[in-house]
Amino acid sequence: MTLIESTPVTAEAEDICVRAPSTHPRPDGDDRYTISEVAAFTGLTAHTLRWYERIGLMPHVDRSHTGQRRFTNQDLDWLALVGKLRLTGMPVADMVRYAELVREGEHTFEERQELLQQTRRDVRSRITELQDTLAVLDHKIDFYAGAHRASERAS
Amino acid sequence: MTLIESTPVTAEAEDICVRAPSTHPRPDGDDRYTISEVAAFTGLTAHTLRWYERIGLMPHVDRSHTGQRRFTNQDLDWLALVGKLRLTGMPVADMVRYAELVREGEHTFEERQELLQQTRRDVRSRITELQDTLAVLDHKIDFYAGAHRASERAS
DNA sequence: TAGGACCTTGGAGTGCACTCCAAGCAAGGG
DNA sequence: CCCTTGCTTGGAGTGCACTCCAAGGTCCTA
Repeated sequence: MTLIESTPVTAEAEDICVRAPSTHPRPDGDDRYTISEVAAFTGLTAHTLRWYERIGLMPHVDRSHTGQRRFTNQDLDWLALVGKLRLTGMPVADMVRYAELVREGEHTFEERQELLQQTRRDVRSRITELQDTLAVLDHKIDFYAGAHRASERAS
Repeated sequence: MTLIESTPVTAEAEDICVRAPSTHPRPDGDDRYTISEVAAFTGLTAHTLRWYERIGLMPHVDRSHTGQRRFTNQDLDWLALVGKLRLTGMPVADMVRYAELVREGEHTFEERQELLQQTRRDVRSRITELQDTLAVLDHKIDFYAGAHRASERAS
């Protein structure tokens, strides 16, 4: 299977996942996780996973014949991406917006790219802010270290 | 006035301020700012400034003869530090703890230093997280860019 | 000395992101 | 069959960090 003439399968997967070195708890094919398994893998609570689904932050999650959620590896990948976006401080509403764009299909590629580029700019300036703050912290820590040495000399 | 035998004045100032290149709106001596001036300088609202004082995040703020707040350059410096700490995501309760230590005097230098060192560690790992996230964002942005080029070739 | 902008307080309200609850259904072991 | 554990739902509750309100006092300029 080559990827020369078009990229439909790759695109579908890429829509959703982070394309990490595929380190899933179970191989594709018998990837049907219960909510508590996913909670254990992701560090989110079952409450939060249900809430994510309710607000539209998850693609529709598969159900067992009795109505219980069965998450897939793709769901795990999506949650990994959501986790990354959450780390950036992106509001949940914006993540929902991104999820909507994914659901709407490939014609939203451009808007998705723009959203991620904006996020990227936000993350970069956040990093700069934190580095500035680090300098202030270092300065004050040095001051306390100096004061400590001075009081030792005095005694 | 030399600083050889001890460091009381410097220490007092350093307790509070960020020791920036002293770029205050007014020179020391006639630094008596109203709450709305401070709001304008810091970007905080007057509400927030009053709230900071109520919860103990400000050293006692001076008052005019009629009871209105008059902030000093030192207050501005303290607010600059608080602003930096806030950027790190430090909870307000922890900042209040730090403010208490400052009020308690020099015998808390060590605990203050530890608190800042912990914060520093937090900031460093936060920066690392954000850099990882940046890599993920770049990867996905590249994907969308590639898809865009592919669709142009196809048309 | 009048008017408008600004200040004061305690307490209540807001928005976000969860977090939990009650009541009930379902699956597996002894 | 019972018991425990886990899952379901809508809706209510929590904690944080503000944010605003009402009612009244103050400051400045004309």
